[in-house]
Amino acid sequence: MKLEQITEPLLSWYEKNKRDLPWRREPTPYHVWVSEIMLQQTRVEAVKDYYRRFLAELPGTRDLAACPENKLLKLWEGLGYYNRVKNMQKAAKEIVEEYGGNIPPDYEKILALPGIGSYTAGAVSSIAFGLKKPAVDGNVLRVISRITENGEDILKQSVKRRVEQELEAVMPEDRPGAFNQSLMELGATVCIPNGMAKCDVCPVRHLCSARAHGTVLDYPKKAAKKQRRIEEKTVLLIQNGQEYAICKRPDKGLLAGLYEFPNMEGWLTQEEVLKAVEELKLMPLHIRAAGEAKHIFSHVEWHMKGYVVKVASTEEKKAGSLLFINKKESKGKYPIPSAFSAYRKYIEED
DNA sequence: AAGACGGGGTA
DNA sequence: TACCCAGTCTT
Repeated sequence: MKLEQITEPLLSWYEKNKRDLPWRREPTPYHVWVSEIMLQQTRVEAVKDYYRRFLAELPGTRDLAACPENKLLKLWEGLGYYNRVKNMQKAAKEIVEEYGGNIPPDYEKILALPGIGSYTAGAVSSIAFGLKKPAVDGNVLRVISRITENGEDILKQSVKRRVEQELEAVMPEDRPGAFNQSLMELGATVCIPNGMAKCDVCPVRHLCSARAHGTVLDYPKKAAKKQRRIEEKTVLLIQNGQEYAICKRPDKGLLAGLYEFPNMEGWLTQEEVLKAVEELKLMPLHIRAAGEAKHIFSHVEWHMKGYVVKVASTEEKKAGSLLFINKKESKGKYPIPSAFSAYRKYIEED
């Protein structure tokens, strides 16, 4: 089978079946860029509302470059992989400084920006600028591995590089963006992961080797991933009147720069919690358990036990690294990740 | 080459 | 549960 044969059927199918997505309405370079960053490891349905809200607040590259970090993280709150938005702002500043505020229509220059790898550089280049560059993501690797019945591990970068080369060689000069999107659209809606592929409506079923051999569900091949480690944590809801304490996470590592409830490693007893609160220069008045919660990240699990600790009123809005906030501030101002959602309700209620 | 980095939908 | 998602950066 010559891979080149897929281009015409894919393009025809795409024109008839493409979804109406917010970022396809007016595919300016900025719009395409923002959408592609949000879509990294994130489903279309999850992105839609974030995308609309983000563009309403930050309609252009210069707005993004000038946005305060707390507001930026708040716009990303719950979407995950927060380095994406920090890198995007770094890139926005570079674009303002180096390119007068406009993303350059140049694949190599786009690729050199922070947070942009070969996939995103190819997507922006082809969709926004009509450049003949492939955009190979998980969808494309799945589709191609099935069509060619290739049993190599698609997580290996050598496999991805080769697919990029092969696709670049067969891409249509005139519609590279539509071609890239047709492969991704096919992977997202027809040649879907875990579950039955809808081969009966696939525009390239007659060219698919796995389809011919009844082995579609055997592809793509992927190496098994290793087990998550488990971390036990104690989460404190330190209550001072109508306010609760939060603190800022370090600016590197997991959930960098976001806010959280004070917490410590391990499961502490009530006595240990009271002692810890006193070490924060606070006077505990009352303590009660606040339930358990589990949060699963891709590489680690948090097993949390919570306590509500009422403390004697402090004059200070800040006590050490702690910041006391009320319900309204927590909603509008400080980005708090979903990992704490089980405990966030203690300040959002009442 | 392998690990870090979120969160939610789905079977 | 486990997998996967319009991946990228660091080690």
